[in-house]
Amino acid sequence: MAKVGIKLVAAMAGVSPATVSRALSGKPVDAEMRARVEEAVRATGYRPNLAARRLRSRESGTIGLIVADIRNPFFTAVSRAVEDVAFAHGLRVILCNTDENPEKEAMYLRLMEEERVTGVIFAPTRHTAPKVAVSRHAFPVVLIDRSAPTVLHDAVVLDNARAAAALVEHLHGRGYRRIVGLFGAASTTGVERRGGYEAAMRRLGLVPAATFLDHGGTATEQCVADLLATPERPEAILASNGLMLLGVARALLRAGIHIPADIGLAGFDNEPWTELVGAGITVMEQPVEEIGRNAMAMLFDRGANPAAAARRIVLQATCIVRGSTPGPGSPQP
Amino acid sequence: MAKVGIKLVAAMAGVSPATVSRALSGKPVDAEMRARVEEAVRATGYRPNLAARRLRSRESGTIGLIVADIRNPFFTAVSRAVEDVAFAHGLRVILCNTDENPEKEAMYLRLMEEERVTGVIFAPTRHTAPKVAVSRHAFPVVLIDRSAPTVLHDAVVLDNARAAAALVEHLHGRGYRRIVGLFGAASTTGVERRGGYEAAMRRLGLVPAATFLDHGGTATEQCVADLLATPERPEAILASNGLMLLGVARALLRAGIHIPADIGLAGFDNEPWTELVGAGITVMEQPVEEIGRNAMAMLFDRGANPAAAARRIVLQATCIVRGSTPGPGSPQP
DNA sequence: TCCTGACAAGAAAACGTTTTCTCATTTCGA
DNA sequence: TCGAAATGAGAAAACGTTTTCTTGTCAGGA
Repeated sequence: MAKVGIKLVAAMAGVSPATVSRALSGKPVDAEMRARVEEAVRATGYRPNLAARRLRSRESGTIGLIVADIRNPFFTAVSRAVEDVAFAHGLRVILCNTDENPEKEAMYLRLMEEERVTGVIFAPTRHTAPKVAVSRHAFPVVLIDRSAPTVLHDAVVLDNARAAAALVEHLHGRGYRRIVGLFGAASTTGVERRGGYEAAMRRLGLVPAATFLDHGGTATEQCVADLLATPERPEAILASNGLMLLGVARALLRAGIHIPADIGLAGFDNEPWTELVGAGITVMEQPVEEIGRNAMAMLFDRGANPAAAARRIVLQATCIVRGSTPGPGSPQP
Repeated sequence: MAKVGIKLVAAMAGVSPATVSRALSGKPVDAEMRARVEEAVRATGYRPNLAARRLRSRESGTIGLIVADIRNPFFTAVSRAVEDVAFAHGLRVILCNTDENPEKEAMYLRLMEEERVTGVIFAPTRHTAPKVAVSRHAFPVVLIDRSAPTVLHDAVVLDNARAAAALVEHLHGRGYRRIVGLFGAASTTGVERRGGYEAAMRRLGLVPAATFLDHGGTATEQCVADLLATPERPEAILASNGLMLLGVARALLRAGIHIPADIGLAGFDNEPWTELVGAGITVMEQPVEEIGRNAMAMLFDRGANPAAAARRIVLQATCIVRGSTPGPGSPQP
């Protein structure tokens, strides 16, 4: 059985390879010839070779999605939105997990260049964010979630400072005073949220007590254990992302500390489970699908208009108040 | 600035393109020439064009991962394991979400053929599983999670019937009798778990009461609401995957039914949050990383030995008993 | 009627690599 | 010392498409 390529199809349909190509890509072709081509394609089970197509046409129809860890529910949700939009436009998505590791980031970016991708959606580590901000690539890059100020790349981010401040204000309004903040060390997001937290604390006459935590591992649980051992136990804890929030909740459980009777808890990312633990956990909800969709839209815009000035879309989080922050000394339900 | 390709590098290094190719792919090349090539690569910022490389060498270095929904934590975890192994072997991963939609499945499989992928890891819908079982492809396929019995493809699955039975036995042992099972309609997994559930129920002299639920939407919550309205409210509910378990927990919360005081709850997938709601939820834990790693290993084995008989790896789940199943009428903590 | 422009189809070039083929040089054994 | 085998490098073919270039036909205007 001869290899089935465009030439075989062409021979079978009695036309030239060029005509097959045109027929398959919807260019004007005589109706009868088109029918013959389609018949031949069906008969042979022909599948165009995307590598050859890409080589010649010089477009990959592929985008890269580079995130820290797909298991972080924030990235899971974003990636799903990205994949949906890509699918609708006939694009493939290559998924890359960096584990906040700059070397993996660099190697994946290099890979994207070799793939000649149409574009990349990228959540850089804090460590590499400044370098990324000034790095030029052969493809458009849209930064998500994390981004140093940059005039080179588009970005869609959250108003992190404001979101953190909103959470502090909520806690303050409920009567909490000793509010400890836990922030991710690996992302600019963590830094910005910490900034918002500290500013809001000071504005309200409170003393900030922020800690940066490493990504992964048991850092969060260890830190919470330490906090609980201090003489002046915090009245409330603020966790700056969904993974940390989970870690804090777990650590409190281990320590036998009850939410909200013994301590208040609030965090980021409205994951489904936050509704379920205890009387629910107060969270700032990020518009995850919107972030993904916006990022894809920016990628397309950029492709259409490479010279335009970089844009930055800043989205707002929504505060969802639940039972974990009733105020210190609230009567038990 | 001339386009930087292998020819430019070759000219700059004073060697032939073939030598550059050999030097870059680690084939034996004179040390000094190799050094010159590397220097030229550095100077030009040369990036090999993967499309051209794939076209000529006839291997894509890419695998496809086709799952129902990356937001399902089971698939999230599997995909992460898959990506890790792929990365370690220098392979790219294309991620595909089918939403249990056979048309999307078919189109993604066609896409994989066009990509000439090295292999595909695939969790087919129940509806397509029988067709998949007899479908031949140009690439090896490893089925995960779901699989009709097939002699064509390798598969790594859970011992679903046994896992469901184990859960029933646990509930029975704790004194529950009216145990309702909720199963996913879209997957063979759901069917197998239901089988295990019903067999175990009968064996123990109980009356099975199984319901198949559609994927997505609010089917789960609606169903639970209906169940609670029946005259003989179930003593315990068994949910056959993590998403359903979440739906059940949410529905119970909405209805003001307390776990475990008013009802027992157990399910599949040891997601982090299951430890946190109430006194923890009893679950069957699937070895998710192992599933991903095994699937990749089978893909490699198959590549090395295409003619070998198809294998089927059946993994066991682990029962993790928590506070949600103390037995009916247990004293409250 | 003839010329021009529009259009569709075929022929051939091009995309950027890897691989095969060929040749020259070196190495080893007899 | 000579011939054979082994080695490494260059030339050229090949991978399977799309695109450009060319040619031919047909329609419409002068």
